[in-house]
Amino acid sequence: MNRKFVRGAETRLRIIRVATDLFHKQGARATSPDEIIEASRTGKGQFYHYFKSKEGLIHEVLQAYLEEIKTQTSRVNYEIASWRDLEKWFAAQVELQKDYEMTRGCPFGTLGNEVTENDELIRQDLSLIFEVIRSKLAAFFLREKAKGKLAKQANAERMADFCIAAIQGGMLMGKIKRSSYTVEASTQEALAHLKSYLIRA
Amino acid sequence: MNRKFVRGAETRLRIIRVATDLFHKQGARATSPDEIIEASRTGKGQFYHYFKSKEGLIHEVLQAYLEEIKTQTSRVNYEIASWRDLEKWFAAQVELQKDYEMTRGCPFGTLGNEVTENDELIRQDLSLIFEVIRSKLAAFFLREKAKGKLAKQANAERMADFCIAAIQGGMLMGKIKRSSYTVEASTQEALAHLKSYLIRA
DNA sequence: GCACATCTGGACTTTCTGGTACAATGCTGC
DNA sequence: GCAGCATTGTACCAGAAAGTCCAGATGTGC
Repeated sequence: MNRKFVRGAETRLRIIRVATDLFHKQGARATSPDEIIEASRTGKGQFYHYFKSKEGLIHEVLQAYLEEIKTQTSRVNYEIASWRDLEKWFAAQVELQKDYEMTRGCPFGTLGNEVTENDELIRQDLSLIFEVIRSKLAAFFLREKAKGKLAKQANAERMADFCIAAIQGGMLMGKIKRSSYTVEASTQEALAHLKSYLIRA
Repeated sequence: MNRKFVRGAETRLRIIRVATDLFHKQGARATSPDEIIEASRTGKGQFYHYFKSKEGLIHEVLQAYLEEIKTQTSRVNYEIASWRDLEKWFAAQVELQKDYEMTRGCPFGTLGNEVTENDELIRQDLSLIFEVIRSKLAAFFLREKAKGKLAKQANAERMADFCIAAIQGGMLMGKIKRSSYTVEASTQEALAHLKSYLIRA
């Protein structure tokens, strides 16, 4: 029953993986189906057999990212249980960027910035991804607060939003400047701010 | 001598203005010369008479932005002389975004995220713009520090980078979520952090 | 008032883009 | 071993994107 679809599923996955990489590298708008087809060594037939359109493929790429986050198979660990984890969360994203010699930004940010008023579906996919990440960060801050470790004026939701904005802005600047200096400085300042809510024991 | 070129200069400016708006709205990649030509009510002849290519136009649009920043004719005031100015600097950018119902991000960020390894010229233009903004912010923090108002560990350069990353990340999230909540929360947290360097009198 | 440069409009060309149509080739269960 | 779906390859197509070319209008200096 399942074996029946194995070969097709592999092709499908190969297309998704190639598309994921190209979208990250140059954005979705600058990537044509033909480019994905060639790089994945498939044909037009497969492409439109497995995906109803280019937009459909983008949607599925984002679904795959979401799945990775939820199942904790992403290279970045989004399960924050300690301040050390939070530091690693920031650092892991910068490391990823460094692996590409600072020529790429955040995959979500890259796609997010291309969104226009005609890409409502994609915008919502991205919105959901960020919502999931945000809630994981907020949960950590909430737990810390419940443990009495954070000052009264610390607002977990806002702290989570602040984390995301800092890393997104930092990575964008890193890509534009082709340098990790800004993003490293920004994330360190951001961390310092977050830790300032810690109650000194 | 100058009058001779008046009419042409007006056409040229009209093209730049229309392009600036379209690039802000949907990015440069999604904007075709034809669209700009139609919206500016000109013709192909003019377009390629005044700009050597689409890339050339993007370059000139960025030059115009840079000029605005340098001559202080931009809607956002980049001359920071007080903490109040800094607050306004953050707020003005959010206001701009709200004017477009949160459907657009920062014009520089939008273009910056589209940049690939083949857009080296544009990347450098953006890099320069951010460098100018950064130096204006850093100058303010440096002056504050010279006045003895900032703690010893305050680093003006890093604080400037942090400002830019926070607003860029916030605006990107604002565009993706179509909500000003995140960007407002982020900028307020960022401001709180910056002010934490102030020495309590 | 004419030589000469600037300025303008649009037809045309080439290549890319996103997609369809369709035929051929596998599997798989029975 | 064959019916019937899954899978694959390729040819084709309409429209968009980016740019070239050129004919002509317009203005100006002298």
